[in-house]
Amino acid sequence: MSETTPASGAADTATAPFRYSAALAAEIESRWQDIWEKEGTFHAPNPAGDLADPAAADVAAKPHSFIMDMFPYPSGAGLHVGHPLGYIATDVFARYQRMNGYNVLHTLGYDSFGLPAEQYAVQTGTHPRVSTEANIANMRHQLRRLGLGHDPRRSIATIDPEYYRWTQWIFLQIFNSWYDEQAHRARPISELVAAFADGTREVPGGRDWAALSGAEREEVLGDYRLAYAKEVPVNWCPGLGTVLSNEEVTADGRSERGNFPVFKSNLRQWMMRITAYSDRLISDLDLLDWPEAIKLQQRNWIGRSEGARVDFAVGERKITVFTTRPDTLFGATYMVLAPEHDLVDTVVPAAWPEGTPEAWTGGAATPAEAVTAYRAAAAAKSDVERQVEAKVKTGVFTGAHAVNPVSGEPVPVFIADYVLMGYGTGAIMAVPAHDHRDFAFARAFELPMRCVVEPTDGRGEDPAGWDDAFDTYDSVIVNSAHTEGTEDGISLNGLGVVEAKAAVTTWLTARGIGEGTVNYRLRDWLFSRQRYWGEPFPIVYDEDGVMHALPESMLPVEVPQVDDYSPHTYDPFDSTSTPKTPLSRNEDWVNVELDLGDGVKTYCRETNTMPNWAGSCWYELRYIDPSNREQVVDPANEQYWLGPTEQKPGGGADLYVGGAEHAVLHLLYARFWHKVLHDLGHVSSVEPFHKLFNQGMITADVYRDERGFPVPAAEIEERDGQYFWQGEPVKREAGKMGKSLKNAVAPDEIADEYGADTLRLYEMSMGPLDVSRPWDTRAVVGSYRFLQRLWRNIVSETSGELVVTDEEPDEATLRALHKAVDGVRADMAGLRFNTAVAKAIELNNYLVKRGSTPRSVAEQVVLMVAPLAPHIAEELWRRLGHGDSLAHTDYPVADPAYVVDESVTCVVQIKGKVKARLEVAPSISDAELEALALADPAVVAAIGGAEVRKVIARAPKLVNIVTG
RNA sequence: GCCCCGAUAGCCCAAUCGGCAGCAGGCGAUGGUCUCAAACACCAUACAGUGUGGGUUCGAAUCCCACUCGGGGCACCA
Repeated sequence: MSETTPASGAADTATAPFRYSAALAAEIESRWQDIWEKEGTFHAPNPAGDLADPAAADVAAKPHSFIMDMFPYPSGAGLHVGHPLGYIATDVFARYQRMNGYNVLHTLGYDSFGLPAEQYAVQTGTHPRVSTEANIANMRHQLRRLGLGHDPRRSIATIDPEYYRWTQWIFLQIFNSWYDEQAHRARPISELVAAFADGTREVPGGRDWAALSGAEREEVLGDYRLAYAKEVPVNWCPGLGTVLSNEEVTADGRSERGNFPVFKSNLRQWMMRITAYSDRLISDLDLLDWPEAIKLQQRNWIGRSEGARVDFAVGERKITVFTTRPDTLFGATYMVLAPEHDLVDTVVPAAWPEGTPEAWTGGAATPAEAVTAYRAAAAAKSDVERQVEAKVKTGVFTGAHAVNPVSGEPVPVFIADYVLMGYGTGAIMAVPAHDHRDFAFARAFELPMRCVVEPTDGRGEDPAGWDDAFDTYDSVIVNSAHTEGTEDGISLNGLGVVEAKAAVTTWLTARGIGEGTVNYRLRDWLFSRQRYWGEPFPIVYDEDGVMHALPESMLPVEVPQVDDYSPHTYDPFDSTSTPKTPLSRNEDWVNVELDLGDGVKTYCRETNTMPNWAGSCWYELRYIDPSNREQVVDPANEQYWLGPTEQKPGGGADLYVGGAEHAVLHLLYARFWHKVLHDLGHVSSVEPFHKLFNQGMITADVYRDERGFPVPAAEIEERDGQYFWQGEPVKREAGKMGKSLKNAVAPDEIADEYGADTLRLYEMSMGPLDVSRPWDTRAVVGSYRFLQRLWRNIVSETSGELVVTDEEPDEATLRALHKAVDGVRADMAGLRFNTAVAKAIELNNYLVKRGSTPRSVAEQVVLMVAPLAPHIAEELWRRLGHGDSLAHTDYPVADPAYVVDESVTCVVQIKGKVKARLEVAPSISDAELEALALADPAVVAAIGGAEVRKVIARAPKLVNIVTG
């Protein structure tokens, strides 16, 4: 073997020809990967369908474990060592579960529609399918080297027509349903149509269903469907040439991908009525074993707030506001409408009321002019400008006054852009004394304030002298009474905030001018994109423009060939541009002759495509039944793998590992789809993912030259704590690993130098799985040395013969073994692989020191490390004389008798300082221990005749004596 | 501005319920064995008192309060 690597050592072949070298590791690893593949070692049988295994015993009776990684996007750049961290972790856990008798479903598919392939296609002319499939092949190859125990039969890709036919099918399910608020679930739209037709449900507007045209009916149903097309204000991103969902836009009004400006634009787009599920998406979080931080992010994103709707009369009309603080209604001294609010035009009078302050008019001669000018100015502002100017409140008086419903006092009505049209009713009652934003506005426009919540910080009840609003919940209401004692009178004075809210809400409800209500921050999900490389919608339009869903039999609607894949992008700042879809360029595809029941007619296809979240919204279901042509998933298989159990009341995959960056987007969308499918009876589970685990990132040092540009990290020289690149000093900092920072390390490099088992072990031992940690290539050798020592304890480096002995292990060795097994089991179950590795190393080091390894111990050690370093374990297992793969062999079980020590060291403290140590039995009682400690000569000497005030005994480890 | 998470040797990290801070583990450093020499491998040694300041307790890395630094989320959501 002439090929050597630095780690294997040039002379190894001479001095230690059978050492565990990189070359030997490579040979073992590729051999076992072939065996696993050939024997289908990781095939998980289903209870039913074509992945059922007739030879397997009753599968449904076997405990199952469905382990998932977040769907990867196969990048053209290839993997770096940060990518497989989670895949290795799930593989270790999956192998551990398999050795505990579970039927383990673990596979990996590819989320492969999306922007990068399209951009690459535009640059190179390569069809996205070609480049995407090449990337998938490359990633599969890279991952195969790591020895991941995936079931290859279940590895799907979202771009496969056989996959996306079901994505389109699910879209049709959602399109053909509505949300029944009474039943709290989705129902088929046909049931709504039937209710409209037979009169059990009134058609909105009181019309007769039978008399409506097809287009009119479709318009009515559009307000109910869970997927609907509508002209809505959307996030239009000219730089990307597409619209974006709210979740894809950053706080400063830019696209998450590409960082282009985003503009509000009214466009006809596809939406998903995710808001119908707001409450269930919040409450069902309680069923899940997820990190609290992620649950919190989802709750915040949905943003449920309880409050009240209150009507304010303006002449003959009324303005409805939403408030979370109806208790402060007496403090409402003015109102604000969003500039785009419909009622603005109708309330504006012809002239300014007498005595209108100059500052309120914006310098305009009439209210109508002022409103028009302010609206124009507000509309011209980008979100970024709005953000920056958020501190300075702007607005203009409409000339109208409304009546405060509790006090009867007139309050001026303003428009201002600090009130958002998209939240609540687009109108607020302003309570400047108790809201920071209203306070700032009131100060700018010299509006009156009234204190109605008693300040608890000694500032007094006159807001004139305040620096800011007082907004606590923890106080009582004051100055809030009107015509008390009369029939219509009300007083909130002296009530706590919570009681006052209830009291005023009851009062408003009784008079029909308000009611308790709940508002959400969450908006409906914008579901269409103007892209080429995505799932086409299974929707066509007839010559009257009426929408028709394609029947199931016409699926999949395949992505057509076009001359040019590029989206029509614009100057990123051109807010007046409008989207053009790539699919519309192929007229042969757009115009089709179909028979949808009324004979063959000409239709034209929907040319938007679905966002790339679509494919990842339901892939867990397809992993279960990847080749089912009849159903999205066989209920028997879904029930088995995902169905609710006592441990997971909502059902879902047993473990889902991935990055925290998907906290709201993917996880919220996937939960929503799953719930719709549940409501329609297609799945038994309520939630897709029961246990979620966020793995940390692998970071790496970034080196920057004088100009601040990253230089290749691999070429850095270190001298005396300084870093140099090509002789020039450079600065070091921590950063994300990746191509752009020139610090990526490929898993292949590490596997070449040490073997995949070493890489797996190192990644698992770097630290807890959920925290980010820096990559250190130099440290990898530690894991390699461990595997060498493990090998050497079992196989002779000089002869290649087994060196295990046939002796019976002594008690100390058994204790070391069983303690390690006990600890490693607990760590594996808790996904604490770093400490599991440490315990395995500790045991192995013990065996090195011992000088020889009894065969029975060697076997247990091999099984113990098998999930972490499966190739070397399989090889040693075979050399130890076993014919079969150890993948399904029972994991070692600790004997409790050997887990506890025969004696433990008890420390005796005097006032917290250690003064003596005692060897005692683990079962010793507190009293015995106390007596023993007080009798110890060293302790007696240390007390030195001082008074013993107190003795704390914590058997068997500690006694603390407090002297006076 | 608000919310969440974190801080232990030169570095990555351990430390069940508050109970001896490290023979959990690893990297690196130093010395040694092996070698003609080196690399590999092996053996041995040293290095912190837990970000800062207070508090609770017989006892605090662990609980509480304030602050500093780092990471993440939200941000005119009424």
